[in-house]
Amino acid sequence: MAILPQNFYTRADTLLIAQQLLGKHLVTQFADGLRTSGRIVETEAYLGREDRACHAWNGRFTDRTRVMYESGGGAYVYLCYGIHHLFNVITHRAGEPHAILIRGLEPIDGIPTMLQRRGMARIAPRLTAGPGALAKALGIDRSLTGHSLQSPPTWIEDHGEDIALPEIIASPRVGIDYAGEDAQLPYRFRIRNCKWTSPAK
DNA sequence: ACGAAGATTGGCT
DNA sequence: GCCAATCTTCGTC
Repeated sequence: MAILPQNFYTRADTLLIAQQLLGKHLVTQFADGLRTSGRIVETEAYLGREDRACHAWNGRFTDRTRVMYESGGGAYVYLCYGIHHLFNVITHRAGEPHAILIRGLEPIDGIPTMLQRRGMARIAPRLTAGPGALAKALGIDRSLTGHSLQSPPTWIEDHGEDIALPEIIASPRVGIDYAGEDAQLPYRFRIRNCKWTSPAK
């Protein structure tokens, strides 16, 4: 096991990084010492200025998106629909506001804690399928925005698993109808035949 | 300062 | 399958 280093994230090819994140383990561990983690099974890439679906499209620079312009390797967490916290990994070099949304996990560590956070009695795919659901299960909120993914409370681990290309399904991103033609781009990646991802669109 | 819409989820029909 | 929840963010007045 190794924590993914900063230079994993600072590369320019965000689409490649989004695919390489599949099979890695997203971990949170807060002051209470409880470790919760999941194997990443679904991601979506957002390619900065040129991507209409990206919050930083056309160079939009606001209090919310400011952190996306930092060097890759940090977290970008924002509130969606006033209810859900969505966790993103920042990629590319400083000044290039790329990010990858983590959309689905296979639960690994701290499942009782995750069930408690989600108010569920038994494990089921909906525990960590979907970006809002997995953030709640891992205890993620906006206070993590800007945090470096090299130490607690959040980081990503390489457990030696690489997902082979034929096992990766690319499809259009969801919930971004406002993005015009860019809504068609196949920037959503997930592991084939994995029950912990959301179904194909 | 005001109002519309959102990278979603879960409960109800 | 449809729709409300809920509040921040951002564009416009």
